Amino acid sequence: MANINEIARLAGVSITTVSRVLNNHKYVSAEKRAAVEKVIKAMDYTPNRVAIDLIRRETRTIGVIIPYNNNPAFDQLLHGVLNASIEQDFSVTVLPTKYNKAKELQYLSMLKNKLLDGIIIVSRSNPWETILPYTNYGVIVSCEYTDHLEIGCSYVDRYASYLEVFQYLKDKGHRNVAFTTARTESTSTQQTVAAYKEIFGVPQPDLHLPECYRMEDGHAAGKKLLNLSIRPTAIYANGDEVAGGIYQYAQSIQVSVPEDLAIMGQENQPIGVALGLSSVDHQLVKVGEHAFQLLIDKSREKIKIPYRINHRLSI
Amino acid sequence: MANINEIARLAGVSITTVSRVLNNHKYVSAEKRAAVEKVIKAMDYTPNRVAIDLIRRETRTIGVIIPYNNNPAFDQLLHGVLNASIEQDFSVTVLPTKYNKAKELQYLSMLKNKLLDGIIIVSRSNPWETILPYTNYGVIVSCEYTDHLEIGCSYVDRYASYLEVFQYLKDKGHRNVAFTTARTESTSTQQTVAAYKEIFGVPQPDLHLPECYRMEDGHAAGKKLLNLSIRPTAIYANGDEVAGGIYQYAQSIQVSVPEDLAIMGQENQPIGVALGLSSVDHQLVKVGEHAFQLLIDKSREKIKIPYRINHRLSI
DNA sequence: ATGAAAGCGCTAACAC
DNA sequence: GTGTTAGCGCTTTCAT
Repeated sequence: MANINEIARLAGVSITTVSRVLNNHKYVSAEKRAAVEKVIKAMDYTPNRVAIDLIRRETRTIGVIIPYNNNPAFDQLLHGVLNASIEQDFSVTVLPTKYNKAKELQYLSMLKNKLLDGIIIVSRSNPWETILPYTNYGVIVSCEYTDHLEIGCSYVDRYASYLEVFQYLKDKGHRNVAFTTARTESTSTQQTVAAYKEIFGVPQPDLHLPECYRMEDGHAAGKKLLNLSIRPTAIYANGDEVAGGIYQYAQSIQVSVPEDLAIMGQENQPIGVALGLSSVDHQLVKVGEHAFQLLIDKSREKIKIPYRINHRLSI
Repeated sequence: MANINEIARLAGVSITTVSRVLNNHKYVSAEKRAAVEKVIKAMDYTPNRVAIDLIRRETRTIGVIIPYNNNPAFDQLLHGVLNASIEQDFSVTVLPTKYNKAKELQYLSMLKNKLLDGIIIVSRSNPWETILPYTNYGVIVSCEYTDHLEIGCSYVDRYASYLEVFQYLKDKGHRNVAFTTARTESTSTQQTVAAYKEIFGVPQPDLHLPECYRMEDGHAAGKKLLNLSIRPTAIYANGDEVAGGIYQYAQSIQVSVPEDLAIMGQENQPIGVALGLSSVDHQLVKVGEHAFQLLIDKSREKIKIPYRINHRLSI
């Protein structure tokens, strides 16, 4: 395709003049401007953005590091980022890691090689110490709280939310409470366990089922939990789909909710409202929107987004 | 940050040699190679990908045009694309249009200005005639069937699927069948209507409820439909969440499913399995995966992905 | 095996 | 107002 040289030649001006009309600079005579515009139109010319990015040293593109493995929570976060990006004139590239550390680092280095202006980390697998050096090459925003001053954060205080849920369950008279989580190593799993300890003491190993992501996992979890010699009276699931699976298994063995078993989910998914499951909404779409805003503002603020508990019939 | 000139200077070689070691060319003496690698490591140097993209005239980045407005179907498609992209070494940029034609065109022109090597169109708002010229600047793949030879397609034969569902309903004895759809102008809405006509004749206006996207819309649709003077005996919803909303409303007025009302959904969502709703699975994740493959193969094939009907209790 | 030099397509001093 | 020129950071002939 034509380039700026050709346009200049055809319009009988210098490339500088072409560049000027392209960028709406003043000090271009009406005639030359018209001539250039005519040629541009005739040649169906569009400037090469890669060349421009090279000079400007920015791409107006950001990346979103996301495990992207079956989790509706991540989708909500991504949705929020995209929502916000559409207003501003930024592109967003999705960087799925499947929790592969090397892959994650590879994505981070896209800051270093100038492909990305910034990155939002939805969920990470590398320690912060490994990630921090990359802040030298671009802005990094996290959707999880961290003390590190180099990192802007848009997050929800999950520890507080877990604490509130467990306390609520305790107030309702539950003493034998089980819970499911995702990866054992994740921050939110650790926070869940910590909150549990705070309210009920160290959880019995039987009562904590990790690696739950989808409905089937919930079903399996329900099966394990409801066949324990001492059956828990309440289960806090790490997502509404998992909660739905638990509910389904409970139904299948005539354990009624909430009479025999209380269930609480997370993230306010359609399945939860359909089944009348109580759920804590961590407002992940909002978290994503704010993360985007922090990024383009190059801000290192820590923004705490409030969570909400939706009380329905399952407790 | 350091650039290739500096590395060359520090290593006491020409930039050509540096380029050679960067790209693993042979014909570089072991000593020089070692010297260069040492400096690269010492300076923590990474080549500028934007400069490389400028020369290579490709970015190894593709875009996905997607309305991104509350629809789980689009998420499945995107999920498929991302799934496939992670294997290959390609980046994917999400291009949300909210069905804004101008925005869509703006995204398409990213092919022209060399930012993208190709684009997958999940759902479009411009007519094909407007889109076709952009195939001169990069590969375009569609997730909807089109005759145009320039466009590769990874699609499901929705017309056939709708036909099969309506026929199935008819065989079950239903004569008064309603259905919901998304945007009136969308291809799949038109295909739904066409299939309906084929089986039941021109649908009464009352029985076709467009602009349904989420659970609430389903609830509202159920309300309208079940309060008609002549109540439909079956409803085909354009998604499981919509179907779930309908189910919920039916429950609320003691209309039992499937005795009084048959419900069929789409896309095999968790809410559908939770509620025991029959659903046709258009296998959108697969569609997305194949779309990606077509794109990087620069193929213009038309790949038809089979759909599946999941029979559950709601019919 | 190695390097000089000519670009890729554009922007931005600087001079006139 | 307009053009010349020197880059941005890299790859790639083409000599040697």
